[in-house]
Amino acid sequence: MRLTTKGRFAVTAMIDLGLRQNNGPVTLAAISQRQQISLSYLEQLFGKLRRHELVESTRGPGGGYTLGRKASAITVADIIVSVDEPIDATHCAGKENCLGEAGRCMTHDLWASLNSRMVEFLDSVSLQKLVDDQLAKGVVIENTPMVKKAIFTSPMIKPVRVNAPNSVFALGNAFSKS
Amino acid sequence: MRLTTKGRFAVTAMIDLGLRQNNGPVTLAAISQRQQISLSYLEQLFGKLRRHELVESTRGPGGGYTLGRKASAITVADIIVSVDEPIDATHCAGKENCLGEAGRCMTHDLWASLNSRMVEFLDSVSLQKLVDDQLAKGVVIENTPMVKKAIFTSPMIKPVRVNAPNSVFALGNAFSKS
DNA sequence: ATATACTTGACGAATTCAGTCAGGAACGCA
DNA sequence: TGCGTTCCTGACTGAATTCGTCAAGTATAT
Repeated sequence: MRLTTKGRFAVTAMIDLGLRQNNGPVTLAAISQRQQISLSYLEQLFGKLRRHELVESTRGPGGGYTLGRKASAITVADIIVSVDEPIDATHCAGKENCLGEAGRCMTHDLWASLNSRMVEFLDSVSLQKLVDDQLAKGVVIENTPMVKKAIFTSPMIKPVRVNAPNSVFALGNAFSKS
Repeated sequence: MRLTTKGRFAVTAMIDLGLRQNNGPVTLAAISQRQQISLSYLEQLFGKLRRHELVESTRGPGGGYTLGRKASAITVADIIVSVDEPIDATHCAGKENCLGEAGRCMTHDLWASLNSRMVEFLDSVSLQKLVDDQLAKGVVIENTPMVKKAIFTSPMIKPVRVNAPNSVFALGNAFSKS
């Protein structure tokens, strides 16, 4: 279980998707606009989510992404694992690396416990719950109109390939002090 | 709350210290040998631990480090926070950064919850417990004799400033899959 | 056809981490 | 006093990781 901004962005995007799952496929461009995440980055993220069957894609006009299964059957842990693929055999587990002269890996059990607590927690939160929380907060789901045929002729802002500003989340690596 | 190898090394070293707290000060050189952590790195770590009053130091010959208070009054969280000092105001907390058009920081509560679960857990484990676990495992506490006056004349291994081999723990960044 | 939208993979800049090094300061002992 | 031991500090570097971009596709609907 690793925790990076990738995971956070992915969860955010999935909530956005969950909020709109009734109105047909949602395009990444729309999510990009609403959540201020660079389109290119979303593409990368959703590639992984798709491979893990958490979302399904529909190509062509009117296409976009849909949840791969019911929001209640998707957990936060699912999302994070999909996106932050775990490096295998990290920290002492498999290898016999962790033996000092004072016994093997004195802290192994500790980290293992912590890890399982985290997974346990993240696995207990479903996407549906997060979506409900948002609805309870009174989020307005406007079907962001997404300029269809240009009405303005002038500087015409293309919503595609936005050179997004730097990440809104200033998150170094894992978590900061509570 | 951040989790890096620094934290892991620190906890390991503190256990080593805890196991020997009755025999007077323990030198970093000794810990370095037993736990295979480079001396330079330990110095860096213990500087922080000392500033946070988790350990006390005694200089000069016969000197070394001692626990700053009872092992039962030191928690794992204490150690980690001392060493991996939290960057202030990270992830959305203080700043109003986290507001997309769909409400502010849809995932804020989630990460905050996770974080407090982690802190809660790490705060529930005392150094004393970790020490007891080791004792239960039957760890032998030899007062590592630490070559006093050189008996061998030949290649004389100086235990100081060892160019330690790479970290024994192959830990990328935070935690791997369970 | 053509515009829309997804797909893939390589790439790069910036940050961060792990670990080192070198020089100092305090202390005990002879 | 002088010497060795031990802690103490801060600057430095090399490597890894991450975030995010770019560019060139492929599939689909109209």
